[in-house]
Amino acid sequence: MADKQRRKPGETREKLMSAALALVGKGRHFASLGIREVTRQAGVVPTSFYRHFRNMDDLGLQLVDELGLVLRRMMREARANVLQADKLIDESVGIFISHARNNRSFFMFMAQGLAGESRAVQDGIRSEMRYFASELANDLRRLKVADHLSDADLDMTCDLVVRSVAFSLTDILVISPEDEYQEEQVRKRTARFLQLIFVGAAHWNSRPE
Amino acid sequence: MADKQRRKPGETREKLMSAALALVGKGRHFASLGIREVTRQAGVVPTSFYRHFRNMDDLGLQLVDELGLVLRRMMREARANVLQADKLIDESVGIFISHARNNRSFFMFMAQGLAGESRAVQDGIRSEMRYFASELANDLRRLKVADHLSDADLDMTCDLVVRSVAFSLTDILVISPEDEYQEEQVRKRTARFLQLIFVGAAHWNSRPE
DNA sequence: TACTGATGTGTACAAGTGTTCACTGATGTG
DNA sequence: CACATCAGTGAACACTTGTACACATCAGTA
Repeated sequence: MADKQRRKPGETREKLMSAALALVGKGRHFASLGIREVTRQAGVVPTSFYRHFRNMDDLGLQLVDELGLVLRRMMREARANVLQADKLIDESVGIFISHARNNRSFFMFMAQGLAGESRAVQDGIRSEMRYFASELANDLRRLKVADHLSDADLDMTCDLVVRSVAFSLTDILVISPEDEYQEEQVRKRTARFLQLIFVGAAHWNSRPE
Repeated sequence: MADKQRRKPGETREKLMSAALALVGKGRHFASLGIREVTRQAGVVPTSFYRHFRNMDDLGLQLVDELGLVLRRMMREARANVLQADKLIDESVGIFISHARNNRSFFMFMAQGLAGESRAVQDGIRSEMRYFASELANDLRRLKVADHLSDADLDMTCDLVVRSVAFSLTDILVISPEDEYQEEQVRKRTARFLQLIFVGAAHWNSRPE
């Protein structure tokens, strides 16, 4: 072998993470993956695994970090594209679904991790969701929609929004990626969910408890 | 051994299902369980497994059926206890949380199965949720709340309600069963989610779009 | 009573598992 | 240049895994 280590540093690490993600994308559950299986998929010898991760949970944790990047990219795109507040929901749902389509494995990993067996991964994903919700609340404050809501109520609303969208993940991920009709159904339904929530938020203080 | 088969029929089957559930309750993910592991936990020889199930997915499917029974029992209790419509939300959320507490493993299995690796189990759980939502819609129709909503809109609302409650599972199941304070927090938050949704539903037709 | 099917047991085996060890070549630093 | 570190390799280990097979015991039935 002439070029055994001619690779740039961290390449194997990424190959391993991609391999795990690829297996998840093929329908496997992350919790059922083994070290040997992942290294095999990555085309790497099993011992290499330990050069980068202590165990599978560790790899999962680092995947959560990368997931955070994906989510931030998505948020940035949403901020850039949502100009008028009246199209906010439809645009955002559309962006979310297209990201879910383009990063299928990542979002599958996220859906799995929410009820996964590693507590640390679970907490990581939940924390990403909280961050996302709080950023959404900030954006809404900036856009001056829902000015009548208290901070706590706005936070709650955004939390519910993020949860509803996250649950839609389980809808998107079970339909095949080519089935555009069903994807459109999910898109519409998710958008209506959010509309319902925002109607509720609009009338919230008029019936505070 | 005097009493090798003195057991009533189906006992081993139940022991195996309980064993799998027990392992899930201990924090393991169902997808990572093996046949030998389950039989070991059940105190049964590995070969016995095949007398009742073809593989672990099969066992999972039968667990979904039992999960259906648990949910129906919960629904019955809710119907018996919710007398006035104004206490509907708080009562129902309370009943849900107490069931989640008393059947922790079952609900963990449910939360896991939603993004699990067996498509059949996934579909089974989703179908249970749809059934639950449609029953809820029927109840609300009977109670004459939300008379102004079309059938489709009421269905959507109930769908969102069921999803929100289901998502709260991931909140309940990560906190330790003794932590009553945090449990109370989850209870309150879930109830407020539902209130928000119902406020939205109450004003829905005024902004049908 | 003899037969049949369901349910249980023990043994066996090939394949796969996580992890350790000693070794090798490349890379960057004094 | 010498040297330490990093990131790769293959061989070996002790176990675990899913599954097959032959056999034993019971319940019900003809």
